[in-house]
Amino acid sequence: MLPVTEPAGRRVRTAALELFAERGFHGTGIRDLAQRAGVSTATLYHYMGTKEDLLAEIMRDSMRLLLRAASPTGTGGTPTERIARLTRIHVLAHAARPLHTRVADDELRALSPGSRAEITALRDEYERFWQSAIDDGVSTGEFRVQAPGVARLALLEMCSGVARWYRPDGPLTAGELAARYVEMALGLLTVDGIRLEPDPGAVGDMDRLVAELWPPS
Amino acid sequence: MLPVTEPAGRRVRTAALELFAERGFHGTGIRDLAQRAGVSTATLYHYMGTKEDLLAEIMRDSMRLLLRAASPTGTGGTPTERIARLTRIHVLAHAARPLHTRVADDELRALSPGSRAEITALRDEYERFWQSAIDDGVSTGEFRVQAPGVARLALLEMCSGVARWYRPDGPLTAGELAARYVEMALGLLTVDGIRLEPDPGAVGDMDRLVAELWPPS
Amino acid sequence: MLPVTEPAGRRVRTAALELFAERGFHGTGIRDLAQRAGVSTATLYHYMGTKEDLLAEIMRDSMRLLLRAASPTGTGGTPTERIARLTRIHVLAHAARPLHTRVADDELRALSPGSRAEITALRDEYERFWQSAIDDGVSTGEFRVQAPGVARLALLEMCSGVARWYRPDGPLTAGELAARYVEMALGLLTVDGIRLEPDPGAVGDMDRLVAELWPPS
Amino acid sequence: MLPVTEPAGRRVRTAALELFAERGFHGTGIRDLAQRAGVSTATLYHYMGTKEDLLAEIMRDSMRLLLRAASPTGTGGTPTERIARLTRIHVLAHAARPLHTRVADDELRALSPGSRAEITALRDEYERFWQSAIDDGVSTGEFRVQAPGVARLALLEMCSGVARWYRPDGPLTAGELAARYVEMALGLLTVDGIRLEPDPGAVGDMDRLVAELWPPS
DNA sequence: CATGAATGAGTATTCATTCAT
DNA sequence: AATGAATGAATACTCATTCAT
Repeated sequence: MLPVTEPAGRRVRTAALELFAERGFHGTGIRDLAQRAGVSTATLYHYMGTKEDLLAEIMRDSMRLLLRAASPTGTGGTPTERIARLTRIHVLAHAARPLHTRVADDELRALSPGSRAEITALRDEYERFWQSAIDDGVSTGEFRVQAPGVARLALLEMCSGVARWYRPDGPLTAGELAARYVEMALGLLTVDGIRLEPDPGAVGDMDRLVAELWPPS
Repeated sequence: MLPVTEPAGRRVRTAALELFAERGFHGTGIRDLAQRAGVSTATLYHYMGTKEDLLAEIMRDSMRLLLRAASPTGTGGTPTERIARLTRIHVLAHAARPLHTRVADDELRALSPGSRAEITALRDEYERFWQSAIDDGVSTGEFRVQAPGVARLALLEMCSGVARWYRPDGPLTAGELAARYVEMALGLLTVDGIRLEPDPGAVGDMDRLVAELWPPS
Repeated sequence: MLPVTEPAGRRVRTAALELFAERGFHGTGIRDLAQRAGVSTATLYHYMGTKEDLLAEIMRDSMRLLLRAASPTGTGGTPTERIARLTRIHVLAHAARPLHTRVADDELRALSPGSRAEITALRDEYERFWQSAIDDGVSTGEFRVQAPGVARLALLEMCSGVARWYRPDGPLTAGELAARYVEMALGLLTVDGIRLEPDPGAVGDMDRLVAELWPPS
Repeated sequence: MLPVTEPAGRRVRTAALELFAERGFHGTGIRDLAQRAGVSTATLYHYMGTKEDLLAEIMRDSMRLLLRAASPTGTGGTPTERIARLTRIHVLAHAARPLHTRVADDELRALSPGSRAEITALRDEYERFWQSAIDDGVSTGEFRVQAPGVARLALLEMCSGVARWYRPDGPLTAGELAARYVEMALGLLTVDGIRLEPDPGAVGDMDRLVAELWPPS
């Protein structure tokens, strides 16, 4: 149960955040919320609309904050600098607010169509900062990726994963972690001449195995 | 409703796979399963144990298949070759079997402790192939990453994301997609001399913004 | 929401009257009442006892008023005159105060036994004016009905119906409407020589149909 | 609790019929229904859709039956004969099936718009038989009422009231009761020359009283 | 092989009401 | 005079599951 020193309305929000992140929206009952917040289920409804409103609120807050952080960051400087800053922000956000970001990343499908559209729009806006930085970098030649759209998706997935496992009491500070991700992101985007000379035999074997295990439908 | 030409037992599995992937385990009711499979809820129980057994089965199958594909692949050759093959396999699997892999990636928390331990063990075994390839590459100098454990997590998240968005009728075949991911993975692992000389001022600003938006609790 | 110029206590009464008439007692929640009255649910309880008290109050007022109107009216003059006056009053009351009378007519069953007894006593007292006028008319020969008790019930139901459909902006004024009801009431009570010679065959057919549709259980 | 010899599905219907008639739709909880039917609330839903479906079903059945009875009855013969037959049927139906008819008469407002429209259409169709018989009688001179529409409403209200109080073990059989209503209905429709010469003074007094008690808003 | 019948426990949400301020 | 906070009990309805047939 959350500390009773906090006002009840805030405790309800915190309970929702923690439980939605931990068990998912559908895996969290309102009784769970009430118990964690230290109020009765009836009192819950004094502080919230529906359970889904609570979810939408969390996701909206999460996306707006990320967007607010990305806006000044995603625009100035070279593509390399922009990607570096976006990555840094994204990782720091996911390390500092893993609950918010996990809920935002995982529970889109639990929203009703109306809220889903709203949140998706925010996310799309956010992703545009990434895409344009990548595209610009490809134009200037700073980045060498063959499929810029795929690169964006790969980068975002990779960075968002942080929220799933990062612990501040681990070996890396959030800042160090972000630095590592910046390096990896830039490495990923600058695929160098030193390319894999794929052993055709091995690849052939592997593809045969894949085809056998997951026949093309 | 699924085609009635399939035997009912298989239709139940397919229904579970589709619905768990689409709505999540907790978001799927057994009535949904029964309807999609075209049988009554009572009949469902002729073909399955509990709803959770169905989930555990899917996850087990998914992980075992991946493991079976990774075993011969993860061992021979240079670290670079091994990572290339693992990436290729992982991406092909996620492109070819997005439902299985999404369920396996997302629904671990829905399992009861017993099954969770079993699946986690399989996943850990699988990830060891990646980790040892990365570590070996760092030893040989083929890879230059500062935090090999983080690199593993980043790589896996990035590649698994494929199951969330890849469509076989899009611009890339699964093979081309895998090739792009291999390039990006190797790029990510070989962070080259061309390093970002971070504008300290800008980073300072950004960190101040981040600290403001997500105060360290 | 009701006009805020009215004092709150009155607005609560009006809200209750309107909503109980429109949706019934059980179909009306106290949140509905509060919203319509423009106050919070807590404030509601400054102006009322329980929700049921509010209902009992309305019904008591309604019946007392009707009784007060009927008292001087139900006694003097010939039975014909008395029925004419009672009918006139009853119809005017139901046309002028449809909400009160509808609630009084429909929501007896929603009252707790205590209040129900009280209101029923008032209603019985009121109906006695009607019954005695009818009985007297039968004695004097002014009325020719075979079942005076049934006639009372029929008359009252027929006149009370006015509250369900009369609109003052329709083709008839309340006075004209009352005049029509007086005529019909007196016609109903004076069943003349011109009697139906029922075609026995037709009646037989009909009774057979009725027996088939609604078997005597 | 209803006899367990009946099949459960039927017991649910009977319970709904009785309780909706007795306490109204909103006054009846599904626990009440379950208890009366002798099943659990969950089992209830094996035999019904929603609570409202149950209500709509009852009303539909009730109106359809009445309509089926009225169809052959409302058409042949003189207006007097038609009204006599309609009245007879209506009264017999309300005496034989008081629960059905009370629910149908009282709970229209509890229906959702969709079902309400459907039931209202049936009721309007039924009332047209009455209206056309009345109108035809006015044309032929058999009936002398000043406001035929009002007469229809008055007749229907008066006859429907039967369902509220008639008991088969009382002094009148249903057939006798119907006969009395036929007489009253025809009397009501044939308002004779011998009309009330209203004592103007008395009427004036009364109207003054009415105006005082129920001021015209 | 398949299902209709049945349920205890649970779902999210609302109920009328109280009370301290 | 008015309300925000709080709640136990109820609301209609669904859950996953069992079992006799």
